[in-house]
Amino acid sequence: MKQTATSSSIEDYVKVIYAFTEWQDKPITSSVLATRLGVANSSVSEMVRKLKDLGLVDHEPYSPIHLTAEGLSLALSMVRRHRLLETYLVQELGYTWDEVHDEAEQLEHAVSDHFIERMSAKLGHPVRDPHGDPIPDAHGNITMAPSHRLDELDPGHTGRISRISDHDPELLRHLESLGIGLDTQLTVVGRPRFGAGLQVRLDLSENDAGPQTLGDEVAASLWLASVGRHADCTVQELTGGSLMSPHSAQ
Amino acid sequence: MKQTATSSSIEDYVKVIYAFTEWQDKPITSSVLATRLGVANSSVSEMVRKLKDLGLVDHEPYSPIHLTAEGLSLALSMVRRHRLLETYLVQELGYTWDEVHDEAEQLEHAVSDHFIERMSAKLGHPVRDPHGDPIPDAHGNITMAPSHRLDELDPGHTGRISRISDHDPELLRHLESLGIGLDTQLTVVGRPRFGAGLQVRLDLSENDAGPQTLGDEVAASLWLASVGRHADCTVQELTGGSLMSPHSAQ
DNA sequence: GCAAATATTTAGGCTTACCGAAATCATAGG
DNA sequence: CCTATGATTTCGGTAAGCCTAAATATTTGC
Repeated sequence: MKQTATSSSIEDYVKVIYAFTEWQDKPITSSVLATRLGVANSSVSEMVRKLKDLGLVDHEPYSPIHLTAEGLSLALSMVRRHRLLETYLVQELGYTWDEVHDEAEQLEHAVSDHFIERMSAKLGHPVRDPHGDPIPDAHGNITMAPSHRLDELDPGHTGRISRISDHDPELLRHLESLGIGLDTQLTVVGRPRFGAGLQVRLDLSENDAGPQTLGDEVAASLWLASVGRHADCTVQELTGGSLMSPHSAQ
Repeated sequence: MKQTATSSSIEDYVKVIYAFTEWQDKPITSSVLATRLGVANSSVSEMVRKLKDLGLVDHEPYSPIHLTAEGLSLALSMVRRHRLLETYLVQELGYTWDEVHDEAEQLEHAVSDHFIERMSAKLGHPVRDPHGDPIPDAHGNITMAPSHRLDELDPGHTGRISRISDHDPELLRHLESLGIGLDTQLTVVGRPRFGAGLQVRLDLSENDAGPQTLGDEVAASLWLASVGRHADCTVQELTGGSLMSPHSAQ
C-alpha cells in the first residue's frame, strides 16, 4: 500500500468523507463536506480537485464525492488512529469519554505508526472505542457486531446501546448525568407520537446512578430518539426479529 | 501568565533559542538559529521580527537574540512537554532512548496541557528524562544536580554520566553498543594529546554488557571526549574538587 | 583606518489552505 | 420546455512560513 504524502488537512477531508458513509450509503456532496469541515464551499472545490489529483477520491464536477480504494485506506487508518487514541486516553490516562474527542483530533495527525502500534499492543488490540465505535485493524479490516439505529427497534423489543457518537461532548455529559452509557439496556415502549419522539424504558438493573425521576426518563427518551434517528447512536438488539445489518466497510 | 497564540514554528524557534543557552551563557545568533532549525537565514530574520512583535524575544538588528521572560516561559513549557513525552514513551510504551526524540518533537506541538499533566502524574512527576535532561515543573522551575562538561573533569577523578543529548540517535545507539548509558561511571585517565581527545576508563562494575576490548574503550573515549566538549554529554563528579556549577534557568 | 570577508536583513516569489464574490451548472415548478 | 433557484466551481486575494538573490551592516586583517 503506497503512502501518498498527506497534510493534516488532507487527512481531515478524507476522514469526513468516510465518516459520512460509515452508517449509511448516500455519498457526500461538496456543501455537506464544507459544513462538516467548517470551511467555505470554494475551499472544498479546490481541495477535492487536489484529492482527485492525488488519487484519493473519484469526482466529476457537480457530482457527489467518493473515496477511491487508496482514499478509503487512508481514511480507515485515520479512523483507527482516532479511536485507538480515544481508547488509550480513557484507559491509560484517566480521561472521561466526553474529553477525548478534541484531544484525539489533534493527536491523530501527529503520532507515528510505531506509536499507534505500541498503543494498540498495550491496550490488547481493542476492537471497540469508549463510544462503541469499531476500531479498524492495521489493514483496515473492521470487526463489528450487527447493530441498528434506535428508531428501527420495534416497540416491546429490548436493546443494548452499542454506539454513541463522540462528536457532541455536551450530549455525552448529559447522558452520563442520566446514567446512560455504552451497554445501557433499554426497552422500546412506544412509537413516535405527534410526528416526533420515541419512548424507551431504561433497564437499570446493573446501573445504580440512573434516572431518579420519571421526568429524567422522559428526557432520556427524547435525547435517545433524536440521536437514534441520526444514527449518532445505535443499539444491539437483545430480543426479537432480525433487521438489516449495516454495510461493512472495505 | 498570559498565553500568546503560538504556532508550532514559533514554538520551535523559541525552543531552539532556549536550548542554545541551556548549557552555556553565550546568546544565539541569527545564523546559528537558522542552522539549528534547518531554514534559511532570511527566514530567521523575518520570524525573529515576529517573535519580537509578540514579545517573546528581545532583538536589535544585527545583534544576538535573547528570550524575554514570556519567551523563556514558553520555551520551558515546550522543554517540559518534550522531556515528559520522551520519558513517557520509554516508560509506558517501550520505546528505546534513541527512538523517542523525533516522536516527541511532533507530539510536543499537538498535546494539550491536560494531557501533559496526566502524563506527569502517571509517571510520578519525574524530574529527569531518559537522557538525563532535567524536566521543568509546570511553573518552569528546574531541579537539577550540579554537573560538568566531561572535559572539565581532571585526570584521576571519577564521574557518573548525568546527561547525554538526545539529538543524535546514531550516537545513542553507538554508546548503547559500547555499554555506555546514563549513570555509567568513568574515570578520566588522560588529558587530550595531539590537540584532541580525552582518555577515560569506564567503570563497568555494575554493567555486564560493556566494552569487550581495549579498542572499544578507546573508541568510547573518543566519542565521549567529543560530545563532552560540546556539552552534549555531562557528568556528575563523584570524587575530587569543586568546579563551577552550570547556570540555572529562570 | 580601510578594504575584504562575513553576517544579517530586505526584496520579491512560492506553496498551502483558506476566504468572498462572481460565474456556471442542474433541477424543480410552472 | 424553460426559467428561477440552489448547488458548485472559478476567480482574485490573504496569511503563514519558507526560499533565493540582492543589499546593507559588521568584523577582521593588514
